[in-house]
Amino acid sequence: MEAQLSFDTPLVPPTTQGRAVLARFFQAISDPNRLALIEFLAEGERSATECVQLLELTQSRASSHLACLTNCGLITSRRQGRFVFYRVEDQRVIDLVRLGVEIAADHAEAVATCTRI
Amino acid sequence: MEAQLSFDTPLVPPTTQGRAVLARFFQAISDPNRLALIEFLAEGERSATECVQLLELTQSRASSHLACLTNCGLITSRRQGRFVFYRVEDQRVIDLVRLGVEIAADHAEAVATCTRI
DNA sequence: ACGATATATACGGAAATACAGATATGATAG
DNA sequence: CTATCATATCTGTATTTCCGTATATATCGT
Repeated sequence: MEAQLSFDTPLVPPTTQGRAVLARFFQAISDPNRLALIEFLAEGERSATECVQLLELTQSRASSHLACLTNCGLITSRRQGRFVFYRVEDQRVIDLVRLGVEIAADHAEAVATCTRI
Repeated sequence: MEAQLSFDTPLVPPTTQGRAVLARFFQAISDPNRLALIEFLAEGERSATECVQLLELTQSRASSHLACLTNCGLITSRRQGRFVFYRVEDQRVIDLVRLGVEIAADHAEAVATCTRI
């Protein structure tokens, strides 16, 4: 059974620029710490401080990761006084990650040893 | 409306190792050339030579990209004589990319200027 | 205004990734 | 078996990404 791609609608943007944007979007999900953040923020709204405590990273690094995820539309932020609260607002983000988890699980050994990059 | 995450089933693997594998899987999709390859191979089966001609890359680079995608379970390969044919066999891969395209499109400007990585 | 707390940005170094060119493996034809 | 074509792997280099430290901005309490 062959995977189906409907005609006349390109899957991926046809322009170099468009593919660069898409690549960067996926790149935002391509980091273990940012994946941990997405999980954490999908469970519920959390402050940046809570995120720092979750990851065993410095405050600056957690802040950068949160900025990256926000820029790429994976999470949203809301400032309340001194605190900034983050959460996964878009259900599609969860669907996207879940789908990735499913596919990756079927190839876990090979992926783990994938040095050819 | 809040994104829904069902309880008791972690979205992302709870182990460091598991998240590393998942991150690497997504990393395979996080490159403009590999995205172009996925598009090309979703349209139908192609030889490695055809892939080299598509991308304006060297043969060695195209081969590495194809190896990466194969390792990560995004495409499959079949050798026929001297040629190796690649294709997207798993429909979920197309769904995954399509979902990413949708979400990224809603944040294209911000993603394009996302330097905080 | 001043100090304290929360978050964001700047900067430089270490590690990972992408690349081109050269070489090695695999398969077919003669 | 040798030459040739298709693909894969190796090597060195440039770029990118991740990180921690230090510094800047923002908000609150006094």
